Amino acid sequence: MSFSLLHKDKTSKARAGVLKTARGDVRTPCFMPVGTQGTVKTLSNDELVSCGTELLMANAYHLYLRPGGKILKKAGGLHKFMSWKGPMMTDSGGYQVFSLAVLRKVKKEGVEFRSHIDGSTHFLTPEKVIEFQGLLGSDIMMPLDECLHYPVVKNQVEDSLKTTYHWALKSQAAGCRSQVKEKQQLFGIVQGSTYKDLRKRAVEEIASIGFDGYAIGGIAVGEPRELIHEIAEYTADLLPENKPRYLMGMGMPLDMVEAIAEGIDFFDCVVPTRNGRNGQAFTTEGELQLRNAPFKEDFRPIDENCGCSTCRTHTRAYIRHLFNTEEILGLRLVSLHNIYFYVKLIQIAREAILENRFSKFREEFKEKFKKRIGGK
RNA sequence: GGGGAGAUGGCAGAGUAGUCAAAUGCACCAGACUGUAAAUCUGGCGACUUCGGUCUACGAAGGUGCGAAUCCUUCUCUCCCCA
Repeated sequence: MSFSLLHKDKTSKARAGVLKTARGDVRTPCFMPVGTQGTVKTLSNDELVSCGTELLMANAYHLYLRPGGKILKKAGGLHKFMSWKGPMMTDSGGYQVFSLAVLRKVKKEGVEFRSHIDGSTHFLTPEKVIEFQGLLGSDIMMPLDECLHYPVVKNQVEDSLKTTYHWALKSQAAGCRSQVKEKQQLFGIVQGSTYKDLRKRAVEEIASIGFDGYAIGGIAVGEPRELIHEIAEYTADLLPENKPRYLMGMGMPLDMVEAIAEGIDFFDCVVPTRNGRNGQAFTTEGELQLRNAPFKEDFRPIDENCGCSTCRTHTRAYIRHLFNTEEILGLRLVSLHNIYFYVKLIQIAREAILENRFSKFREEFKEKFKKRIGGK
């Protein structure tokens, strides 16, 4: 299990590589679709594969609540349960510390969650989270961390970093780790909000523990766009060069291309699926709000240059009609197109890096991609 | 032919003298969404506007009254029941 860098761009910090996992190689940079509950909403595994998906993401916290460890164990792990044969990463529940803030209490030993499903309380410790991901059998595990909101005062970030560091130590030392180290990689997560000195301290602490890869967390939780990139680049620069770097949760197309130039290898984001279900499609020329009136009689595909099954088969007008009439197929068609677009975009960027034309690709993409097509 | 009910903004439907440019829902028009509590949420939706207002509006016409979608008269139309 190792990460190898194949090529570095000369005009930026972009890099192309391969991460070997127990279930196959993942080419980087890589976008992984988010399948929180063991499914990328609305899409089948075959469809994900047809989009070029190499790595999938699921969420330990959500799967712990439902269907729960007992069933997942009986099923033989998450791969078998959901019939996904390729590599998979699982997030820990650290993001839920942020997104379900009203339902949890962070303590030194872990997080107490009140289930958003039935109100029952659960105490998650870093060890339990690793143990659960061991049971899931994910190829890349994430440790429990504390993802903070933005903005947040500095001394609160300092306190939080102590917790995340403490949990990182516990995660790496968890009893079950030694048996599965060969099969299940573990990434460390760097927090620190928008404070550079704290990001630096976090990198030093987390890297000193030693992980198979490093994630930059607590990004894109409300900061201005420029600040996202400033912090992401600053943090990426400090991370070990020979390990994969994962920018957690970020995602608009332009931002991912920029982040690749900042030295990021892995992305995940709910935007292609969530926004897809809400009628927003991404193309090389920009975003389409397909529910909007201008598409009523637009009989072109979402993207003329796209090879996905949605674009090969259906028109904007038809998809708008599906949203307009609340037909389920609309959600699926746009989700599929968006996943294809995201996965391909990053793969195209990778090819550009390997062929020494990344800066040209980056400039052309920025030039062409408009915020919005049709509508305001 | 006799008796009864009713006509409100694109539709459905509240309101029954002042706080009504008129509730609410739908439709329509936009916006948001970043390690998914999301097929969700938010805003707009008579015209004009120097954004303070101004004007035109509750089937039609006329009336009462300081004031009418709301009361009275006539007319037009719709629905229901009985013959």
